[in-house]
Amino acid sequence: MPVYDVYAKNCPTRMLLDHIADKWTALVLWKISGGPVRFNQLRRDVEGISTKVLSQTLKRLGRDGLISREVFATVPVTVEYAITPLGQTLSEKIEILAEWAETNIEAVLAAQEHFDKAAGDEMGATAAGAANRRLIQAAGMR
Amino acid sequence: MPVYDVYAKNCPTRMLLDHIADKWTALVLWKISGGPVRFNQLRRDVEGISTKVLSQTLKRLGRDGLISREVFATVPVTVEYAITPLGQTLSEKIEILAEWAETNIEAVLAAQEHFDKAAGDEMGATAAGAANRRLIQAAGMR
DNA sequence: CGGCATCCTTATAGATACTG
DNA sequence: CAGTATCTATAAGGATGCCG
Repeated sequence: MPVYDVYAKNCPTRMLLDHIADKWTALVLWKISGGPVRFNQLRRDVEGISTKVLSQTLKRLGRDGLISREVFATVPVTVEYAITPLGQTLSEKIEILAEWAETNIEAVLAAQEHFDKAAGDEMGATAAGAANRRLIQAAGMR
Repeated sequence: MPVYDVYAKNCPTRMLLDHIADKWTALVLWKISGGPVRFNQLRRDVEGISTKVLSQTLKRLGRDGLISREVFATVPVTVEYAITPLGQTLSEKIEILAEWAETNIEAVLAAQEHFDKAAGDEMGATAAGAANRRLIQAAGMR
């Protein structure tokens, strides 16, 4: 068994992390983990996703064994996506991330405000210079 | 306190999730959480990242209050990036994700193989099949 | 309804060169 | 060393239309 290292460019774990650390993938998988969902339902629920991107995302998730796809012979046809046991274990980790986001959003927004204010204070108005100052100011964070 | 919903397009939590669910951000933050690191050290450690992307990522992390930046007046100058308490809480969640990846990579690779075999059987050499095969090969570790 | 195909517009990444 | 600036290649994303 090879030694896996997410920092190694060609390591499968790195690629897997790249997959799941995708803005759409996380949202879609998490939504499906809440119970079987149909395509257009997902499209409505995950705001801003296009049919194309949703389709691609579902394919990748299915291919990775994280979700299943069941077709019902209704008219018109109905397709349900459901979480697999493997996918369930991942969605739990993603939920932790989402919870972190909800819990700490205030702190992050406050940091951004502080950061932007500090950058604006000692700055003229050139965009190029702004980028420079911003970095310098980052030192005083926290 | 507003009601946050990561599925809502304009919700701050959704934006935050989009930030941290970035392939480079997660890796960089996690690496920094291991102890203060210098710019070029990060560049070497996180394989495949360019100076430009690393620079952007560090800026964003600093702005979000997740990392700090300290400049030492050595010759040549030395800059150290360190995790903040807030960033530390996030990196712990990211670590959980990374651990999941390492733990379940075998299962995912197996699922992919099964998937591609089934798909290959019925689609021969279509573009979709080719794309799948490409991914699988890319994931192959030496 | 559940998609895929197509076209087209942006982001984003990578490579390279250069500076304090 | 620690970045910035710029240009280019490529991919991601959005809009639309069609079909089983």
